[in-house]
Amino acid sequence: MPTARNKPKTVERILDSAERLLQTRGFGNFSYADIARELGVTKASLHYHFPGKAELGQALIGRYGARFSAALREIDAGDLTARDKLEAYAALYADVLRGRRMCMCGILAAEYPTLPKPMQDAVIEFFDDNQHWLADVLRQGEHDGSLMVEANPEDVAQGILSTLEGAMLVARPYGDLARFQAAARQMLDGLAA
Amino acid sequence: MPTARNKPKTVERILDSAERLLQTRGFGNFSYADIARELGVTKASLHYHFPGKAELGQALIGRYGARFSAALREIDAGDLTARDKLEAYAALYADVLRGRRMCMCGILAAEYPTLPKPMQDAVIEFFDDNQHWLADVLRQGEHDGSLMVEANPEDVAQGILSTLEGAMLVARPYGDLARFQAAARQMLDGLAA
DNA sequence: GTCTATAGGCAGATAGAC
DNA sequence: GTCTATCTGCCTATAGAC
Repeated sequence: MPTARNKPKTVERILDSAERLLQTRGFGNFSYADIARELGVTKASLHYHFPGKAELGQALIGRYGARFSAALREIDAGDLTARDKLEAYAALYADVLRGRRMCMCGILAAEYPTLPKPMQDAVIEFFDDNQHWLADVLRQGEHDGSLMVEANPEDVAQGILSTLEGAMLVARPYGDLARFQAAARQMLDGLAA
Repeated sequence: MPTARNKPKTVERILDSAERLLQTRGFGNFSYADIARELGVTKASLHYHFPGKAELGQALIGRYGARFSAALREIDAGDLTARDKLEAYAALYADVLRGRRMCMCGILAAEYPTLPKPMQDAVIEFFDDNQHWLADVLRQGEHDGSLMVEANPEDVAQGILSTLEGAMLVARPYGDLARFQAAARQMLDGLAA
């Protein structure tokens, strides 16, 4: 068996390539051939690591979700005000957009009815996790006085998520990060205490 | 030549079917075969009316944009306060979502890099038109006292558009109209005078 | 683990009869 | 305008050699 140190990174390279293609074009608009070309391997080799596109898709969301969760934990560890946590959260989205990418689950939401069931479930789970984390931050904001939350925190959290996803969606065709920043700023200012 | 009265409606039936497929699955996730099956005709027949999928796509955005423009003119004709115009605007989106559809240009924005250039341009034009209409409404709102616009109207308009697109995008996987309504309400309340 | 070769199906698209 | 028949190419996927 491969040791942890010597573990072949092929799987990660496949995921990196597929991730970029997915976030750029959408799940239905890239193929094994695209990945194979990019990595200089054959399609058959990809099927060895991921039997089918459905399995590849699940692995992509799984890794993306885990990475996003880790980023949220890192924000939590920073001992920031709730206001600053929201700023940091929005900055995560801005970073994705800077790479001319869409949020993975945002782009998957667009083609949701065409996805295999496990991928659909994973998209919902991603949104739920983000919403709950945001709701916690909003509740913190009411206590630390950095935010003014006018309605049910879960509802407001869902609104924040929606606004950021929409801001990415609309800004990307323009290739204009400022467009995203303006929409995010407007939303964050609306929550200022 | 066919008279206006006797005009064959085949083209419209094709567009209706393709429109539903596009707004449900995305441009890359439906085919001529899907439309042909739905209408009970052959693929070849579709190619007679629309030589290629690119032309079909342009026709779809064109008709959608024209219909949307007409809806905006109808709102303008109603002699409403700016606040009520925004409510009516959001209701247009809610109606689309009720049919389990995404905004056509929202779903096309998700797969933007894969679209033929004319379709890309048409998506941008749709967003621009909507943004300018919204900015006009915001300026009206400052005069009629029904809205409080804290920043550049064009920026705020773009934020409104982004928020509504994002609210549709996120709400649709849940099949939950209330999710959209909550996000829209929150945004509209933030603009209340 | 990666390759060659290939299967089987569906994509967009065209020619030509009716 | 709609059909049958067909083309070419790409898709996901598999078998089996190395």
